[in-house]
Amino acid sequence: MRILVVEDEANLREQLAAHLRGEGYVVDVAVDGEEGLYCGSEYPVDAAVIDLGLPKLDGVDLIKSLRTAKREFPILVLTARSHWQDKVGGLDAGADDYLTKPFQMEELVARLNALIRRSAGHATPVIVCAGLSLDTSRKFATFQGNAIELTAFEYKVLEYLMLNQERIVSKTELTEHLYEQDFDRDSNVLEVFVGRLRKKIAPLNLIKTIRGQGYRFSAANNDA
Amino acid sequence: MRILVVEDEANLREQLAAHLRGEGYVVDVAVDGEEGLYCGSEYPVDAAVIDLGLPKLDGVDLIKSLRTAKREFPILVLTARSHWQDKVGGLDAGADDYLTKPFQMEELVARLNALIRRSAGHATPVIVCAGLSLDTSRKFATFQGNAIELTAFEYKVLEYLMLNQERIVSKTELTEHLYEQDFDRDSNVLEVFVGRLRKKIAPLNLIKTIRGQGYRFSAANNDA
DNA sequence: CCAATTAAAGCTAAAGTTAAGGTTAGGGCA
DNA sequence: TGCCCTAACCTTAACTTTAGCTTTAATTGG
Repeated sequence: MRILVVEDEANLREQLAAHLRGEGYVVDVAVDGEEGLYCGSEYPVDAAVIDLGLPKLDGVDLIKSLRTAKREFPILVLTARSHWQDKVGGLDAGADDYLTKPFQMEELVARLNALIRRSAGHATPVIVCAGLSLDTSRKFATFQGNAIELTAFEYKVLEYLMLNQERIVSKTELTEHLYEQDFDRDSNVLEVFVGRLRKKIAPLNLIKTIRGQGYRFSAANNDA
Repeated sequence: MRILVVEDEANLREQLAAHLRGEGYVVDVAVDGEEGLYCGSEYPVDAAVIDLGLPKLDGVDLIKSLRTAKREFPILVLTARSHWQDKVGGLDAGADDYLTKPFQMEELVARLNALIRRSAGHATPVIVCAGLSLDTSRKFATFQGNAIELTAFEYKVLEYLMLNQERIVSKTELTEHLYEQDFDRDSNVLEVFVGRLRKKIAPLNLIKTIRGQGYRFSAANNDA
């Protein structure tokens, strides 16, 4: 998952980025509103963390601009406790949740997770499909009660596919959301991971290949 | 479908071409306005993506020239965000839609698709004819609710025929729009694909042969 | 005028070719 | 040491070509 962090204060910005990367996210950072608008427009981010007090382009305006530009990813707003009234402005502008500074990184991560999950149309943190269940808050999977050992990356691929189940997800889309942008276009890592995943969740045939288009996670056996 | 890309900046140009080819389009590229005018005049393109800031012949002038020369294909204009006012000039000159840089490739593709579809006279992305429906945004077909398995090329042929239904489409026209120009003139691939399509959408007799002229997609059984 | 003839156009099954995707083993890095 | 990535190789599906067959329509001799 790809997160955009827009924060002018260097210290907090780096802390956020480092922590999110530690959680397995791909992170884009922007130091002001204009850069934030650029990144949010250009990159296929899954969610954004935006501080409201920003140079060049204010947080509220940034959010408005993103929404006007039809960017629908969830936005988590950061506000200083002393300006807690700002949160209303942020939510009005199109943000989805807010956090007042200071906050615990764990809480931020939990909320971000929930936002991403819900924006993909899943109300609960556990996604179940044909006996396979994925606990997105604890990052592990079980099949009929038995834990399935997944490496960090295997998990990320499975999570992305399950969050977007029934939809065809191209390899490009997967790489854009799971890798930094300097990804080698003709690498076959994804195929390798999909292969391992399939082996681990066999005999289930949940990850279908749509040749020339991508993969589709689905319990159904018919084609589409 | 054949797209003309007129963009002077090499990086973006190649990115556009690569992405569009990945989407299954045939792509002609031009590096400046003059080349753009040449390609737009000579080749049977279905749509064009034109950057407004172009060397030799400005984007707005290029569009005007194309329209004067009675080239009616839809044109999608690219403008820098800082010069967003230009979009008005582009639209006045005869463009059909615009996108400010930076933009997401997905959005460009979606808009191009919509432009091509609408210029063929279809308001919605789903084209229905006698129980056969083609979802042009998801690139798949159903007959009475049942998905029909189509390969990439079968889909392209069917799409072209359905977008131009009731009109006789010659084999030459099909090849010009679906293949790069170095296509072997006395190949019968198209006949093979039409044959496969007919088999897959049987018992419907929607693709009529007009001997010596081409094919006509139509629900009607009478001749014309 | 009608049937037989024939050439052009189109169709199709099957074989050949190409490219996308899958598999496996091994190397490098934390 | 475990995880990720690369690279080489393998498999399979998609696309193309071939070659022979069928249909159509025009021509011609009865």
